[in-house]
Amino acid sequence: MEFDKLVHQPTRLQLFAHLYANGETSFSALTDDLEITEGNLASHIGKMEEADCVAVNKQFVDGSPQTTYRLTEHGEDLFEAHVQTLEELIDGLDS
Amino acid sequence: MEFDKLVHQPTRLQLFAHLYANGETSFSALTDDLEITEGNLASHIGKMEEADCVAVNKQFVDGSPQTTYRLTEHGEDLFEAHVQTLEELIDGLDS
DNA sequence: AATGTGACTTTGTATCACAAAGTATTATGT
DNA sequence: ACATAATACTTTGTGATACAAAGTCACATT
Repeated sequence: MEFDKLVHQPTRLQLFAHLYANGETSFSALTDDLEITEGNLASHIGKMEEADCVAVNKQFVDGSPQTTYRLTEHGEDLFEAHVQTLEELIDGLDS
Repeated sequence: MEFDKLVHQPTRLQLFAHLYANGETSFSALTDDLEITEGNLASHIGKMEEADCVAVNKQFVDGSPQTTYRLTEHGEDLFEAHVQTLEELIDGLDS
């Protein structure tokens, strides 16, 4: 039973889950939905990028910058593995 | 979606799960099963005690000290709530 | 009394999350 | 062209945290 610290950390776990469930999502949508500060989001997303878990897309929409993020395949794989680890832990409670 | 840091931390999450599933467990069984050092176990269990999540029982068995731990009701409640939070996160992935 | 075992406690360190404030990029308005 | 505004970061500082390693303590047996 191993926990990947990158994925398990609460804020990032929610980021992974959000991106996994909702697909490509904008910076501001993430700060709004997860109720975290911009600095914090940038920091956590940065670590996910470094680990090749997240791909970034920057563009201008209606005259304003808009950055969107999505999970890479590797990010999806890591998250799925982590969810499985959690499910195993939960399933093991019945025994 | 809130994560209780006390419960979510990987080593303690496994401690909670182990005590929840197996009931009263000895110090040495915990270091063996979770593969953590004695110092580390003492430290994490200490935090769980402080939070009234764990009850301790010290005795001598066959001339050797043996400490056992079990979850308090409060500990069980906290863990169950946390598991539910995790399940909700996982269930939300389908949408 | 001396030794041994189990269960801690102490000490030190490196990492980390977070908040707050500062900065950079580009668009729009005048 | 210049100033301003909006988004998306980056920097700085701080307090908390996990962990390893080593030291200590209580009690029982010999």
